[in-house]
Amino acid sequence: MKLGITRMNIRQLLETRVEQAMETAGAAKGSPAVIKPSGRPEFGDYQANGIMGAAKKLKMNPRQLATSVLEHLDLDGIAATVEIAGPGFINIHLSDEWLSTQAEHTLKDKSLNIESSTPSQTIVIDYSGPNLAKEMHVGHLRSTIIGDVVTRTLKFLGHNVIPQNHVGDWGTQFGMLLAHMKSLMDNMDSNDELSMQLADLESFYRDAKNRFDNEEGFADIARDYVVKLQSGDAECYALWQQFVEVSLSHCDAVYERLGVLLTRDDLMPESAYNDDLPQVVEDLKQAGLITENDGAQCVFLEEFKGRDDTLLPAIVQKSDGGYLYATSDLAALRYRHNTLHADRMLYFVDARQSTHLAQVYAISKKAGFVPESTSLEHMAFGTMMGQNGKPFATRTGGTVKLVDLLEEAEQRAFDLVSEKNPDLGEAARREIAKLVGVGAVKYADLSKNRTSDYIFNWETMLSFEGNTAPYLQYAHARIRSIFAKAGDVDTSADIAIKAPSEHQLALTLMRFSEALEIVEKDGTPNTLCNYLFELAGNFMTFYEACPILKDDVPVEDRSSRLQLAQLTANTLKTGLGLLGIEAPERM
RNA sequence: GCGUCCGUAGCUCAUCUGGAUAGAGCAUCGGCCUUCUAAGCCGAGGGUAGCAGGUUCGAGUCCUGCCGGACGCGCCA
Repeated sequence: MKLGITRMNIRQLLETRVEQAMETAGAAKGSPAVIKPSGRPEFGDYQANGIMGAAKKLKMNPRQLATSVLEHLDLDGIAATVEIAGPGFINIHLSDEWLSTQAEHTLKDKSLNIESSTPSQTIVIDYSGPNLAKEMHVGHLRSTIIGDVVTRTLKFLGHNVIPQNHVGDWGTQFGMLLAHMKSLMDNMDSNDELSMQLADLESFYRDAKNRFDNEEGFADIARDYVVKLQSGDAECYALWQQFVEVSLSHCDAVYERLGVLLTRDDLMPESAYNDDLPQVVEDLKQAGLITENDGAQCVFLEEFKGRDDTLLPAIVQKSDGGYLYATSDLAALRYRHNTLHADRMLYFVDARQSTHLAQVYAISKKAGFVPESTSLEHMAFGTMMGQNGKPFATRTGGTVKLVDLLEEAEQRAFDLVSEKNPDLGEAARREIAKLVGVGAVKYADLSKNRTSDYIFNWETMLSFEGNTAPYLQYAHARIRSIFAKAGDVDTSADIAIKAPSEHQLALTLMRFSEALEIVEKDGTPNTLCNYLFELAGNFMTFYEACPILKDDVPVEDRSSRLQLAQLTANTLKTGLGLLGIEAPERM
């Protein structure tokens, strides 16, 4: 490590230094410094909040301890001033020179001075997982894109990430679909007609369901198909395969359009675990966890209570011998440990399944399918609601197809870019509209992390103003246009921070790794969104206050500001990339 | 009934896990384009953080009790 350069993030650096000083000053070993970005500008760039807590343990006056800590705190060359404030806060103002040096170094580093996480872990990420019986709708957006962002971010930080798309391709509802499919085929001349019917999976499902509910004898046929499918009947299996293939190609199209990384290589459908299910039940029996109840094989755990304080079962085998999703989830957990060797497993799954997942996690540990050291994390999110606060549906009671939402977003973006930038050719405007439209939709969802339910708002989703993806894309495009006009740029020029808005911008640029750290730990893309919005805002403010290419700007200011602009563009582009959002050169 | 999650500006949401005077965006109002992209910038108004207690130097954040909402609770996934 070169003198004055650190690959750690600033918060970690200050934490280390302040904790050393605290210990020297007599604080208990391991007392946290609690370094945070300062709440207000007059409190500096970072504040240490840990002195009060440490002083309390020592039964000491916090300001007195703070004074002693300051005597031992070595931030020479890093901080311009360090002061004690309030009941015992330590406020740290970073020096312009040090920030300049850090920024220069970061600009030369391809990975933006982001250090790979150590140790590098193998992390399985379970996300998207649509039910292949139906078409993907807006409700599938969260899992798919949040999982995608976390996948990208963990890879960027050097982890071995294994996405697992646990699609629902098995279960009783396929009996109904296959029965409907078979009867259509029998009454058709060509396969083309069937393809047309399957082109709209949503209505295909509705028709099948309608027959299941209303048509005499159809339900029996459907149940018969389930049995045939599970017993490996060849004709039925071929039918099933055909259906699954059509449904998967629908998914592929949506993934492609959304710009998420998932491919068929990441598929690990429910059906893949079929052969292991009897063994799962057998192993649970061996572990002494199984209780038979009304003919069903159940696992009862003390920590799960149901009605009337009775224990809540996790049923792993039905009385008719069939298996359930708890069984295949257990098989998947085991596979992810035994074969994929996961250190961490992250499940981006609807909050409604939290009890189910908690049961499955607990069982897998009790049965020894997964060791205690493996971290099993349910990254839950709330249900999408309509304007009326009830679960989301269109006026007709159906769901909004993801494809329709994206289509509308692109059209609106096209209209806007045509209005703002009429000189661009149509092809360029179409391309920009695609990036802006899909970006807006994704960002609208990614920027919220409520574990609570959230309200679907068409207008908010399609907004291009304020805290939106287009704002970030716009900031990037503005910077790119500066460079398009700047001519030759000295990429090794010094950065010399002078103005407050330059200081603020550089500081925010250096905080990129802090934002990524949180995404890594908590799986919350909104923290990265918040960071990028702040960064873009800081740039806009800087750009208004500090002209770059104007005639009266001294050459050293011009080249210094160009470096800051370049680093901002790099960070925005990289950050947006981690969000799965592209940053066009022009818009 | 039991359990989980939630309640913050008119609306949609932040608040980095207990820190100082709770912040943004939309909407409203007022400024800023003959000069680097106005999808922007600067400013104003708008709050008893559901209610009531408690814990402590300090609570939107932790604990308890109410009120309100969503979800889950034996053979669907």
